[in-house]
Amino acid sequence: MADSLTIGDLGRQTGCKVQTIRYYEQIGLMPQPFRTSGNQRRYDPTHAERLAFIRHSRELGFSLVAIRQLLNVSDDPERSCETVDMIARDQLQEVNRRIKSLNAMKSELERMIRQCRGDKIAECRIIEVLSDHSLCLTDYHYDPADRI
Amino acid sequence: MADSLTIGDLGRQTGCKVQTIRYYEQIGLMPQPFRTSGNQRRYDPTHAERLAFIRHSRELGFSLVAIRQLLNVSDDPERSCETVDMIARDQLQEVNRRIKSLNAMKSELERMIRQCRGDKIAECRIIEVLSDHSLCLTDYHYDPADRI
DNA sequence: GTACGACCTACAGTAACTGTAGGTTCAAGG
DNA sequence: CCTTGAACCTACAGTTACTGTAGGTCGTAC
Repeated sequence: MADSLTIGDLGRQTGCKVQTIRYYEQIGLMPQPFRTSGNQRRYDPTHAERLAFIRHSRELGFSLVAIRQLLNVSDDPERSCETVDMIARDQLQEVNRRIKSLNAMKSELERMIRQCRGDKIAECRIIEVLSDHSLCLTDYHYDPADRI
Repeated sequence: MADSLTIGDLGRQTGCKVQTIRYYEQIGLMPQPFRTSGNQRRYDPTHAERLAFIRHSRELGFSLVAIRQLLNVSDDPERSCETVDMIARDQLQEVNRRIKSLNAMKSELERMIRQCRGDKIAECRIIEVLSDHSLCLTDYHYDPADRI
């Protein structure tokens, strides 16, 4: 077939690992493609488009749940794009939150490293600061969801 | 016992969930504490210190693997703090990398949202941009480890 | 003595993949 | 036509750092 792609082709085209494509199919994010008589997947350009959408959204930090919504909504061209706008704004907020949190970490790490002058653990400021939050400038509100 | 803490006390003191403390014990990050005859954990101030160290390090984004190293090294006051310094510098680099990546996301999301003027999906710039990476200003190099 | 919150273990679930084992298919070269 | 080897297949375990649940026990205040 002229424009049918193997899963490997599709992966190369979209910069997505083969296992990941199969995973997306498994969770219903990618539709089941045509199969050869030998049970191998063959994709057409609409699949490539959809996967590109998914990957690009992932690059922008959208969760798979959000992407699923975006895909559902985008299937209906007549629908209002309010939902899409909201999902995007939520994502932007989340990104801003993370940037803020990372910037706090950055300052504290820099300060810690700058202060390390001793060569023995006993006088190491890094260990000292890590042991005692009160030596910190910033007051974090740690969210385990910020799994870094 | 005067200064012995229940696991709940310890959790309140350090802002750490009870399950998380048990988890840290399970993976050997926290030592096994004394147990009452009824098999309940009782902690002393050295435990509280160690847990504070772990939590503060987590707030700064260190992985549990890195924290384990930091704890090992910090047990020997005569040892050079070269290792500690290196772990901290690596962490700073990682934080900087993530900030950069998030800033790229931020600009792209803002641009996308700014351009959304239509009210129907058919003319929604957000969906359009998500569908087509070439409409992007930035060229991402997506790392799945940046699980956002 | 009883009530009730805090504790206990063990295990399953989370996100978004990634890796492995063990087997099959496809296309090119001889 | 046959072989070879890369690419494919399924199924399942593992990753990180927890979080949640079920089902039962302990400790203490009244």
